Amino acid sequence: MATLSDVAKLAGVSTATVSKVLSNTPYFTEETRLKVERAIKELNYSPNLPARALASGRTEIIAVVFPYIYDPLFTDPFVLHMLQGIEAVCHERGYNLLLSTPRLTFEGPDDLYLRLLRSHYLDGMIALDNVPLASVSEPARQRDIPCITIGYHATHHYVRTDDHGGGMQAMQHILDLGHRQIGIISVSDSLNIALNHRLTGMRSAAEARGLNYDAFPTAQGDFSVDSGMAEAAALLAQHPDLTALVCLNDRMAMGAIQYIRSLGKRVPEDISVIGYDDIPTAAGFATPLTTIFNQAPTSGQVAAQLLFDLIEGKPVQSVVLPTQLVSRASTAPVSRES
Amino acid sequence: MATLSDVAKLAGVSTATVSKVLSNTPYFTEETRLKVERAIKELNYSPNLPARALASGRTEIIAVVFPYIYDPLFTDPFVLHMLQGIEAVCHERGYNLLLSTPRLTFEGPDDLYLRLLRSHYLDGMIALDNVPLASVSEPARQRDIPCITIGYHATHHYVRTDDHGGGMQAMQHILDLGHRQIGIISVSDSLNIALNHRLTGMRSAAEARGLNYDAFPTAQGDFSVDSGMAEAAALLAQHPDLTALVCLNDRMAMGAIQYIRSLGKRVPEDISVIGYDDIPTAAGFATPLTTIFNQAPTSGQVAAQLLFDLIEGKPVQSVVLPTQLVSRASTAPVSRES
DNA sequence: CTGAAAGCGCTTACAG
DNA sequence: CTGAAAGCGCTTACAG
Repeated sequence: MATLSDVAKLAGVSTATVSKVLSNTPYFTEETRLKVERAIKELNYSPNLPARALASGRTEIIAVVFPYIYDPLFTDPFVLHMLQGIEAVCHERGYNLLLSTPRLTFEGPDDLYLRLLRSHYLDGMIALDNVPLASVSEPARQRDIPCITIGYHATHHYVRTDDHGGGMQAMQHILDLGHRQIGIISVSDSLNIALNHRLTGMRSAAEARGLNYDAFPTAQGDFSVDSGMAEAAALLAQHPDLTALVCLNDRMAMGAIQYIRSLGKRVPEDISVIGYDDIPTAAGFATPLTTIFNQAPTSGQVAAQLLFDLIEGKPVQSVVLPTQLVSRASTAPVSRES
Repeated sequence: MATLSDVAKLAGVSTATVSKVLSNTPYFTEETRLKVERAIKELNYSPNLPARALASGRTEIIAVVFPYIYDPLFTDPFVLHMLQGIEAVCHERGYNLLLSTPRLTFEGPDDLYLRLLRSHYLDGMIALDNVPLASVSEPARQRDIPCITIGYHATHHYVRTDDHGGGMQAMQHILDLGHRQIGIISVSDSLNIALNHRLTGMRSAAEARGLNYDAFPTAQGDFSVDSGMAEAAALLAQHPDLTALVCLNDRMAMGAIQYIRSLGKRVPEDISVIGYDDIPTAAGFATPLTTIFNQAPTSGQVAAQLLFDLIEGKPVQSVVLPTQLVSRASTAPVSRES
């Protein structure tokens, strides 16, 4: 394969000149630029990026870091929509995307990840950082790798969705419909910081109406559809009088709806169910799901834009994205007779 | 940050020796190895990978190439399961994963992708290559980048799922249940080679029973749930006597089921529906979906293993994975009265 | 078993 | 505006 010096030889100039033409430095005659460009085309030259990285310190690689934690990473629509937003911006800028999925323990992320941070491969990174166990962006900041956090850890520069506000919206919606016998399908608070904020939002909304939030029966799922079914079953067995279920994500809400149906009851006529996230299948579900839209695609996109600002030394301002209630068919006013 | 020569200095040896200890070359005394290891630990040294790549030609990066074509890449469960299988193997081997999503036109993949191939960043790649428009693994082979193709293009080394056999299984299942009024929800044959094989498999199964495949009404969807609804509607409007729908993927099957239900008809009592892929939500769907399991996670894993064999110079044998009928609740024997 | 030295293909002050 | 030269941090024959 052709190298820079092949190009220089063919064009009759020095390698320094070729390099400068490539990096678009000003100050050279139109004529030499043309000679160089012709030689590049003729040799079908393209730069050896590791060599450039060694000399310049820039790799044009950014990492997307998704801790490998709870239920299989690659099936979470939220994660995937973020990735999609990030990919779009990086592709536009000509950057390459390295996918890193560190395993987390209470001692922190695994060695492979730490080694990657010190590898000089990364111009920057975007990290999903919501696991209370350990932070994945903190070690990046220690090593001065430009980093945008999506979530709540290590919050130097971040983009977040307003989880507290979203939790409030969900609870308010249910309360507005007149429900007072409300069950909650949550997730262990050791699993995800963002979800903890949704819970406090729900609490605020209930207490703002003078209701005792702690009186609402709560079950702990694990994000999956199956756990939604199981926890709905547990909740309804103990509290047959519930008229509404608030679920911390859509997949558990879908599981809950399936369980309720299997009981011969109707959603929303007998029991209302609200989810959270607005995943793509939420709208097309047999009972289109009422849920909270959490801006997953946008947050990936915004994070990538902030990262490039950071890399270019521009000032960056962290962002909190608002959520939005999406009212569909799985919720309805509480029925008189119940 | 500490460099190799810092380590050499501290250990009192040459950089050549440190390098050899790091690469686990035999032939050095236990004593020098210990000195070197102590110095590495003390300085918290970890190698500059671009420098190593320049000197050795190896980067420990492999690319996963998913052409950016039809309906948003990141929402296709098949793609994601493959990615998951690949990630698992790469993580185990300590390799980094670069995600490349070239845009395809009839002139081939975009320039950014071609530039990546010549960048010297890649030790190898795994490419999903099923779009008739253009091949993404062919340019890699031209540049001698070790490449495993998942799919039908540029088939030097490949892993495939037996799409022809899977198509046969789907059609046989429906025929075994006694159906003869069968509608097909397909996809334009310019979109995906693997799907074309499913179609020929379906044809073979029908013709093996002496049936005229071309008499089955066919509609063209676009993989999405919505298109499944729309095409089911079109098909049933024209042919109200259909007792079964064969769909080329699960999402369209789910859409079809939703449409049938919205008509007040039942699945499978009135109309049977079979999908293809066995995506995670297929089992948990309101009417658990009968479908063809296509080994998505396994094919990613196998592709990664083959790639490492190829990189290490071992002989590699391409693989065709068998499919499997997963019989659930969306299909049933044709009812007598119809 | 260990080290001196060249070289991988770029970029970047520094002179001119 | 252009070029000579040093240097980025490794690896790898080659001697010894």
